[in-house]
Amino acid sequence: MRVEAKKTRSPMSKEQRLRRLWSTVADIPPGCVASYGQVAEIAGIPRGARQTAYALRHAPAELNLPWFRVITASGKLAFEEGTASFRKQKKLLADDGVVLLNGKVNMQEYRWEPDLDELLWKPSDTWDED
DNA sequence: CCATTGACCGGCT
DNA sequence: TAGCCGGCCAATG
Repeated sequence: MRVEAKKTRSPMSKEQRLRRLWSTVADIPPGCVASYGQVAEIAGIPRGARQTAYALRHAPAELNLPWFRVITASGKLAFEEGTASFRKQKKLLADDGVVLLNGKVNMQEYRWEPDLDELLWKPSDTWDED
């Protein structure tokens, strides 16, 4: 039968999506950065860049996520330059050894490229569950 | 249910 | 290289 190449809107619950996005962000190693779209993709949510943004905006502070390692695909910070958030993120990245040149991070150099081991490691307690 | 919003993205001037 | 622009998609009003 014809298989209808329909765009599958995420079948998972909102809570589940948030947990997977948060978990993925938590896995970004120091000294690296990942784009919103990349985080979503790894979390299993294709074309979900904006969901990553939503997830970060609503992340509980106690998770202590390395939110500052998530930047736009072009290498710029998502916050408008000059804002407090922008400055905070820039500093945290600097502490990580990641610097901005001409307002952007060199993605070629700092982009996180997780290998399979890294992705499969997953403590499994940060992944779903209820 | 329709419209707007947003810590986005990629192709095309 | 830098913008502009349409597309994207869950959340909100």
